[in-house]
Amino acid sequence: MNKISFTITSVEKETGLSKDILRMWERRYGFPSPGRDAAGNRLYPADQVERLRLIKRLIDQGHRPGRLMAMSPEALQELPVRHLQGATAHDAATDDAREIGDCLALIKDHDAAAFQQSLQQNLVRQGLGRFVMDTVAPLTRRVGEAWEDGRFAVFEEHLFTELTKRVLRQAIASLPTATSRPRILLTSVPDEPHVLGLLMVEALFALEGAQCVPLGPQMPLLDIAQGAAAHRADIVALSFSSAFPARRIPPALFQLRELLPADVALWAGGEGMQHVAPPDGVTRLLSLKDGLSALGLWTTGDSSAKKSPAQTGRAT
Amino acid sequence: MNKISFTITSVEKETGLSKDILRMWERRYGFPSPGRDAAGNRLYPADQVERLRLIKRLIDQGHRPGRLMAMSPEALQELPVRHLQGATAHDAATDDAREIGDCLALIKDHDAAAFQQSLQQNLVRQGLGRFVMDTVAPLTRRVGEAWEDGRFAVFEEHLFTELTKRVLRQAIASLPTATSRPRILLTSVPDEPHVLGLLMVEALFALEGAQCVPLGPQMPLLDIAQGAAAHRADIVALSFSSAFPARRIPPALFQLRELLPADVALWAGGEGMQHVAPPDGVTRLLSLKDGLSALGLWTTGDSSAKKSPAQTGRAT
DNA sequence: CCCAATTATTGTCCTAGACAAACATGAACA
DNA sequence: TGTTCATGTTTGTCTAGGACAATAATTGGG
Repeated sequence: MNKISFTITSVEKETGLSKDILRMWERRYGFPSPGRDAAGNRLYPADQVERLRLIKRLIDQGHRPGRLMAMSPEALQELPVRHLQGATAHDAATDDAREIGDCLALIKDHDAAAFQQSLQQNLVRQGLGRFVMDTVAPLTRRVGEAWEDGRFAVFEEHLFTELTKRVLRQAIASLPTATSRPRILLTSVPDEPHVLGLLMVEALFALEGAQCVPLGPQMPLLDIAQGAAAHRADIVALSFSSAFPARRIPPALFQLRELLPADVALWAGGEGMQHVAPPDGVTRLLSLKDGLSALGLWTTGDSSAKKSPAQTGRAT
Repeated sequence: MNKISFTITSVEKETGLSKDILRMWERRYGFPSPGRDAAGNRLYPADQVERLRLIKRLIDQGHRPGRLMAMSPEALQELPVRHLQGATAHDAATDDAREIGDCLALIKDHDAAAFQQSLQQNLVRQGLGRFVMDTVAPLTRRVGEAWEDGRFAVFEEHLFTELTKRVLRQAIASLPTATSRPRILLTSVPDEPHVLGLLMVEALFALEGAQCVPLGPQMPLLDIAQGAAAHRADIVALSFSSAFPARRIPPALFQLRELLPADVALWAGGEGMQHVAPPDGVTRLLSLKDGLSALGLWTTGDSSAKKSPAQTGRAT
């Protein structure tokens, strides 16, 4: 028999649960109950790591740790899927919805080539703008839900993300290079690795002729500020996925707002911004359309408009 | 005056130094010396965070923490650049070397469009294979060095990576879709976000007609194993950059080797593998060429060859 | 039946000590 | 003079349990 075991650092990486939490759960609930090596360090058997991964997912769905720890592994499996407040209100039953279901099935079958081809077809059929709004956005949402429900594994979500990124990037690259204002710096904060949202707005902004500087995800705040200065950016646009803990968003935005010069606008969008109030001086983009109208406002109203578009926190 | 300050979690994200290390340095060396909020939690002023970022870079260059902590901020700035064992032996003075220097300058000028165009030109001129070997690989190495020397900021490295990724992915997408063996799963372990190396081998492997499944970086080991099974992969290929701590590579490879079925080959390459001995059953790819010959061996020798190519650890 | 005050739960931070691995230093030797 | 080995120092990571504030659940009053 294989007695594969993980150190506490590995378990942190495999599950996304911090060392502090792992030790505290052990202390308070008696689970996990790792063995020890010669030096007294924890060694987690593989099955406990799997159980922790499941528990993590259930917690993200809204279950409470205390209950979950007391339950047997079998009982955990049978727990009903529990949705968060975010209504799963699909405007389904349209033609698009069927297409999207088909795409999901292709990922589930691990048929990378067919999936990519299907995306490409949709792109050509709909054009980049509608492709982003009507195909990529709903697909991304559905994949997120499927992951929360445990119907998608991590590697399936990664594959979907990777392939979709490729199609979007290719489409963006084929657009003419813009040289006009505004110059928009696109990135995400540390601990936010999801990047599809950024690519979607980049596509839409680029279509409108804005000059986008894609910095990739996970930029330290100090580097975002440095980058904004170096590129003489007019706008810094951030994306927060629904997986990003909501309570950490406002402090992060506030801090970045302080680090940026006052004449650089700060826009924040993505699923994670849905139920969060933006701090003063930060514009919240509730949807992709919102992003487009904010961009419209910027180009028409220019500098004066920067201080009071619809969703911006009261300017001081 | 702005008295921006960071919590210990923010500093961890901004600098890449763990909370444990930050507290231990404070205890042992008296630096950093954060203030405290009402609850007694640490609050780091912005200038200390900057100093910590500098110290982190110098440590990665081979300096020792104890010395650095005792030095004044000014003295730190003037510290000479110190290179690791990895010889900076450029086969410079060739035509290519000049081209590469030009590309670097474009990034330094933050001229994204010109950089991307320059890459694209090189791609067309050289063809994908030579483009990867003679342009992307040396460019990536030079950028890594520039970052270590502090000549490149984080946001500059990110921009370079992002733009290069786009060009490579576009090129890969234009290749015909392969359906033949081997099927190769490409990814990296948690804490290894660098992905250019993977894209380079993907391009080369795809040129040879192998079927590549790009899962993106930072896959938990359990998910790599799951993904390999689901995709019925013949080979799992990992990439380790020079930034990845060398001592953590062998245990990671060993553990993944245990998690994978014996008939799935495990290949590991990248700058980080240069000075690391691969565990039994893991093939080390010292260069991109090495990767190609390993692939050649696999396709000719097939299953029997899997157990004993040149660089593989002794099979049991 | 709904809203406010109270109580329970939970995550994060804290201090401080132990220890093993990595590194440097110097001694012994070719 | 250069090289290898042994010893001592430096450094990172783990351990333990306690404190507290923020969040969620529950109770009581209108």
